[in-house]
Amino acid sequence: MKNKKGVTIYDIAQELKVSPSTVSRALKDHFSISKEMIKEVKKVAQKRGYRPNSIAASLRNNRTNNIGVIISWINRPFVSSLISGIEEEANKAGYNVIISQSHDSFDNEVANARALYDSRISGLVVSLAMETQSYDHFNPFIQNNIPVVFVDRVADEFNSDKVVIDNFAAAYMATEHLIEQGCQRIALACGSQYRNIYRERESGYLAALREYNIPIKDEYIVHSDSLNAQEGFRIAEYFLSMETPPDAIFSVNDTAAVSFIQYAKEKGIKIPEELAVIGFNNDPVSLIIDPQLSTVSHPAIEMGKLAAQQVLKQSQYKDVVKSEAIMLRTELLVRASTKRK
Amino acid sequence: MKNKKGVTIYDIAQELKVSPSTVSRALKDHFSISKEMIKEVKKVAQKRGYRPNSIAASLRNNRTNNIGVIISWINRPFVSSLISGIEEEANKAGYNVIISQSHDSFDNEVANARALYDSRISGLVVSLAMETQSYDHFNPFIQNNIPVVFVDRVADEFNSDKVVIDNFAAAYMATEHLIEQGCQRIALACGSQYRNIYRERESGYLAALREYNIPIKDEYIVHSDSLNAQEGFRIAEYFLSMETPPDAIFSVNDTAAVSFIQYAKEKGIKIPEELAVIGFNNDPVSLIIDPQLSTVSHPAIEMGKLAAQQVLKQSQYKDVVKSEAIMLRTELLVRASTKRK
DNA sequence: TTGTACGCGTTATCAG
DNA sequence: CTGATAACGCGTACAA
Repeated sequence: MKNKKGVTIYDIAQELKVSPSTVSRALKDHFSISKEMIKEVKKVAQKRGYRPNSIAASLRNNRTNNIGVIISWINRPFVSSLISGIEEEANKAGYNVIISQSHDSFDNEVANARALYDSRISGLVVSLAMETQSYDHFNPFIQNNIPVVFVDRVADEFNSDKVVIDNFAAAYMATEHLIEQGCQRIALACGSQYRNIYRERESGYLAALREYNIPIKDEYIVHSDSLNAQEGFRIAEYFLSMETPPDAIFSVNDTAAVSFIQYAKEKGIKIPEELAVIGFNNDPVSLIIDPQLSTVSHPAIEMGKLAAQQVLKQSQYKDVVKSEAIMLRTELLVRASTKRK
Repeated sequence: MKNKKGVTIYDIAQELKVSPSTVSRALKDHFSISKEMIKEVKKVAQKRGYRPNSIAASLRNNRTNNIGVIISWINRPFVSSLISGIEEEANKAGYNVIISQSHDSFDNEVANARALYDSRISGLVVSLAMETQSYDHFNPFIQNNIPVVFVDRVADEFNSDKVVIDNFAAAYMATEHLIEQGCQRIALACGSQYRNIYRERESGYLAALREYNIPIKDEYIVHSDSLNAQEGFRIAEYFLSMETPPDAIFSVNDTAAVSFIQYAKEKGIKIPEELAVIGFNNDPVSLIIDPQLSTVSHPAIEMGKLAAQQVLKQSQYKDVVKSEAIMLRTELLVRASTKRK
């Protein structure tokens, strides 16, 4: 009794001796259909196990119920939480979420964007790859009124919605905190300057040093394209084998910060007395490392939700080009790795 | 000059004064089309910026280029790595990946399955929710020849492809290792018995104890529906405030194991001398906690790749119902948290 | 080797 | 309030 070909609105129409249009409208509670008809249609639909064919609807409307997401690496706490937020909001509105990883490569990002475009997503959420410097691959979306919302790693040069945190303020706070703990030689482990988040954090760091009249030393600033654990150890080695090593390090992510602590512990360097370390993101590891890592909160789930909301909102108003930038607050989380006093 | 309505095969056909079907065929290198024609068509397609409308194709073929994934929580290292593997394999084959989280709730899982079914995915990868005991929500897929592949948390009762590890053997190894370290009172922190992975790990644990003639004590076995950090602390408190506390704990995940270590350290209990702790999964935290956590490797990316491959393979052979079970090897990773000798 | 014609399931438009 | 019809873009059986 299982219909190889699923039940369509035609089948229901036939059974009720009405037209398919009536069924179509009844199923979406169209105001022009009588209450009784709606009830009848839905009853039969239920009975026959009707499931709407969203592909057909998509073809007709030229848009799917899918939201695309391009992120760097899904297996990072910040990123997976971001996706979680996006998914929650999207599902609530009846949308599915298609994810794709750029692995921080520009070419991948371009390929992903194209694949998502081809699949007719009705909106896109992007956190840019480290390498990305050109944004042409997002033009097809804009030209076809498909909303593009950037999250966290955004493109200043590209006019579209953005959801970010105040990286400058956060970095300023973090650096100021180190200064208040009495640190004088504060190093910075930073990321690619192509990305706003790292540029802004560096600016915040520099501004704090200037504000407190602490000399800025180039050798205390390191840029890395991938602040992973391995790189973290490499940078730690560099800093801690200097003639005058820093007495504090501000790392723009927790992964590297944790490596700094591990390296220092290995070398018998006391934290935070001899070396204070502060990270960024509030990853789970920041509470596992001993001493616990001071860091800056990064409201991933909230950012994901807001990004999804923006996408959904924008996809309502066609032809309206008003781009919005949402900036969330972050918090300084002071823990043992910097608490000197 | 931008076409509001994208370029279609009709536009190309018109420009070349051939029929749409020729274009359609040429674009997929159909053998019946001449080399020159293929070249010409592709040239024009390129020039006009033609992008195939996969929705239209999907409607025709009644299947999309999307693979659905249902997992518990995306922001867990094992899960996000799993997705990463799925995504990589899927993309390679020109498929996109739609993810949805069950948050370990049965109702969510059912809703997600339905949403994915409605969106006409061409295959599904599932890691079951903790709560799930009935599998009827996967029947629509089977009935319509949409392959369903279970990963890690599988349904023994449901006939379909599976990708798993040898949980029994892994747990046996882990327990045996504790015994070899001289532990005599080995506790188990386990998960929901609805899920194969926890049942099997418990069996492995019990088998090892029996093999070595160590008495099995019920009070040394705890089951929790969500082995998160908070639960971990609760369980640690329970174990370590017993009259005769265990001298070792085997935790079926690293999250709880890490909490055990943290709790024990707080209480001044020496690890591994007074309490040996071993986890499961090889999460990043296992290398961050001090002492580093012994654990069992869990090849997440590999499992994801294999699951995706199974889905893709199955979606080729319609009407062939041959379900396969793939079992991957795991490794015991001995670290400081258990190394007594 | 190429063309014609129809159908996939839905929905918007227009007519009643 | 309801119905008929045309489209959305592509793929394919059938015809030439």
